[in-house]
Amino acid sequence: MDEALRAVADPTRRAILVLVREREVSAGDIARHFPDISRPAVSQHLRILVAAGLLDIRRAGNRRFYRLRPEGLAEAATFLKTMWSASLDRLRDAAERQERARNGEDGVRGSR
Amino acid sequence: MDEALRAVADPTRRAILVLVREREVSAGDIARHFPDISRPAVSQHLRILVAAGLLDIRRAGNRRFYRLRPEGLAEAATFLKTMWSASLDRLRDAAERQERARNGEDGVRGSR
DNA sequence: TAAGTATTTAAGCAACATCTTACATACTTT
DNA sequence: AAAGTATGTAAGATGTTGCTTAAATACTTA
Repeated sequence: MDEALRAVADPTRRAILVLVREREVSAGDIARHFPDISRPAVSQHLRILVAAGLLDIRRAGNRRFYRLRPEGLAEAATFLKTMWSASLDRLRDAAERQERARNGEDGVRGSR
Repeated sequence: MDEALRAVADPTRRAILVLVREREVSAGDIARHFPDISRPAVSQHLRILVAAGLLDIRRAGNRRFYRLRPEGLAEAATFLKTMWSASLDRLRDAAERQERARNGEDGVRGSR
């Protein structure tokens, strides 16, 4: 999961993921979507995404087709979602607690 | 979202998030959980997490209490979950397609 | 108000990430 | 087999990150 989250931290790599999430796309076609960076740079991003388990490769003749690999995303997505819901739970608790506090306390909880 | 995902890419910062996901924790208590790195290092991580919108601060006298901020996680979690489900959809489609392909094609699709 | 406690900010450095150019590999077509 | 096309690997320059120590800020207590 560590690798997956590090991989997803880069905006270029996220754009690549979006590009291949519906259908497989060849390395060249991917690179064409990023005119500002060289083909080798894209190739390196692809390597990192594959190593992180986020992409699958299919080699067909000359070309290599990349596509999203759901298993790779699962762990990372679950981590964030878990944190997110735990945080929401805590928020709800805090709201209740605050309501109770309105009666017995004055202003300790204010930020100022 | 860019900032949130970059923030979450670091393992120390993820550990901090886990630490404060249920209840608020003071900077000192957080730092105590990471004996291997200095207090200023932890403070810097906290700054990054706050800047990314992932943490809230409550200042109380001398101390500062940090806690998870669900809104900050929402975007990032949604991004990953969206990608993940899109990828699963594609997988299902591919399975169907492959079944159809068993009839009319020979072995182009194998990786070897 | 002086000393103590909790925490952050500043400055500098070492490690790592990302980009580029040049070269290598591997298939395809003539 | 030679030339062409698609892609990856290597090496090095540059920018960014994350750490450390030293100093500053902010609040508390004697």
